[in-house]
Amino acid sequence: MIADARVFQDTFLPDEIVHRNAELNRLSGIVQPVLEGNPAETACLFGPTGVGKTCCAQYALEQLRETTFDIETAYVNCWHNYNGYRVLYRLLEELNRTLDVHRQSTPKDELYDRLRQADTHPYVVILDEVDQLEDKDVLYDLYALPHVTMILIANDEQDLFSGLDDRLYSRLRGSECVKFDRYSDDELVSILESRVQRGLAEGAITREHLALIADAAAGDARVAIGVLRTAARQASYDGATELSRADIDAAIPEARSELRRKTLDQLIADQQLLYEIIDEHGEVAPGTLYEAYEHRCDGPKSRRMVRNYLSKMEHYNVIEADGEKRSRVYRVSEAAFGTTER
DNA sequence: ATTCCACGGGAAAGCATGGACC
DNA sequence: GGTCCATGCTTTCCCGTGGAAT
Repeated sequence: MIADARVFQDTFLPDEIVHRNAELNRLSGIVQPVLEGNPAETACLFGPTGVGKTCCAQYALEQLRETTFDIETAYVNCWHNYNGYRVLYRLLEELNRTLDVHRQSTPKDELYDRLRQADTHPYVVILDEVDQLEDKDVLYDLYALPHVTMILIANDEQDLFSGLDDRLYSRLRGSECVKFDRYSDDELVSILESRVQRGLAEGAITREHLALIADAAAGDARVAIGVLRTAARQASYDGATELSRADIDAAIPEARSELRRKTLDQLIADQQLLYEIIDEHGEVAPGTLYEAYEHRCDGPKSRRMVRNYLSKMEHYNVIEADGEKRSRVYRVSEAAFGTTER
């Protein structure tokens, strides 16, 4: 029943972008000057998860590469590369300039110098989830390189700009912003249809069932495709030739928990334990939380370190903190896993 | 109204790591 | 092998804050 499983992967880049023509044209226009050897404005893409920001950015770079050889591009996810050093390292890595750079023993300045010297071609870089970056100063450094063009991706404009110091803010304020809205159900259905066409055998799923998935996904294409993938996988295990209503009904919560698990897997053990405790309590005060953590942990970290973990988890939208100082409570964030929408 | 103190978060110091250099 | 050095992670110290206790 599955003709091509790749089209259901999160990393899959389709040949054609559906329902994002306006945004894509806008973005292509912003980076266009690069083709004439001129510096382009920094582009900022904003919008909730699963609305095609990353997809459009990568597609736009793909288009550039089709036009000319004389351009370098890179994709950096700032969730994984969360400080200036790692971002610079990744950018050099994409240029194959890290041969004699040894991790941790080469100062950041030298990485930056190398990047500055690598200016034979324009370098267009995507910095995804840029709000996860700890020290935003690296954006300022990159901004100062005339051959580097940045495409910044973040969920929320306020979130990104509020954490910046003045000099960076004044520069990025002038950048070109492209906002992405949630997909409508109809748009989601046609996105799914284009994947189904390539990924599943003819007649494996009806349009009604796709509408069901779209409805459950609440405008998030990543969730929608995840549900489709989960349902198709199950139906395929069962040896069925088409997806049943039951497959889809089961896939909706399962895809959600898969998403949750993937997010939690990215946390370190201490953070996972903290999450577990918070989840069990529903709502928990900082003192109680630490005591429970201390009790259940082999080598508990200090209170201060736990505060670092918690604020990072809050930043990741895995947990929420409500209230200030002594009246603060922590709870798990449902919004991050698409359960509170609608 | 005043004091108390749990909390968050900044700064600095300590520790571990791993390559460079001798 | 030993020493040096930069970095990331962790702890220690500290201070301002605002809700709770008095």
